[in-house]
Amino acid sequence: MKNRLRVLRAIREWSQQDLAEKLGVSRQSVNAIETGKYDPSLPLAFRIADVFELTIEEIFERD
Amino acid sequence: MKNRLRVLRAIREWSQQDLAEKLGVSRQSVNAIETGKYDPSLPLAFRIADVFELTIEEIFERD
DNA sequence: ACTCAATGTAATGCAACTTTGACATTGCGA
DNA sequence: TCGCAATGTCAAAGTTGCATTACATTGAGT
Repeated sequence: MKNRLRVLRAIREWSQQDLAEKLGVSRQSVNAIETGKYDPSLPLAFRIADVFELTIEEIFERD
Repeated sequence: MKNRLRVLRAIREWSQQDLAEKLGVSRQSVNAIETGKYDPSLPLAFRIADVFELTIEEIFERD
């Protein structure tokens, strides 16, 4: 899976730490997802979609 | 997370085994997801959306 | 040059997802 | 009634997601 997290976060000028707090996860988790180390769980993907006010499909993409 | 897997599968008259094969997972995984034992991973959620030709948001819902 | 925020990354540990194999129950058609 | 497909469920084991702690690097501002 690819994702547009880094871009979306940059547009909003949020640090990884900012986003992590909004999501209720650690900064390392945000970093790992952005750098493609692993994919978020489905519940976390929904929370990510929530904070960006987008659909999951608009953020994540099959690779 | 809640999901409409059982209904969507019933409409198409697919057995859990049929769906499992389309998804490339075990029948027990399909059953566990349907019975709410756990949520699928994000990649699996995308594959589920693919086989039903729906969006993830149309299939899964925050509970 | 120094500092500090932001980011990358590694190790360890636990929780969640998934598989395989096995067994029980239910319902329907022969 | 017998057989079989479909489903529910359990245990053991492997993989992946996430937390925590810790340390290194980079870049911007002073």
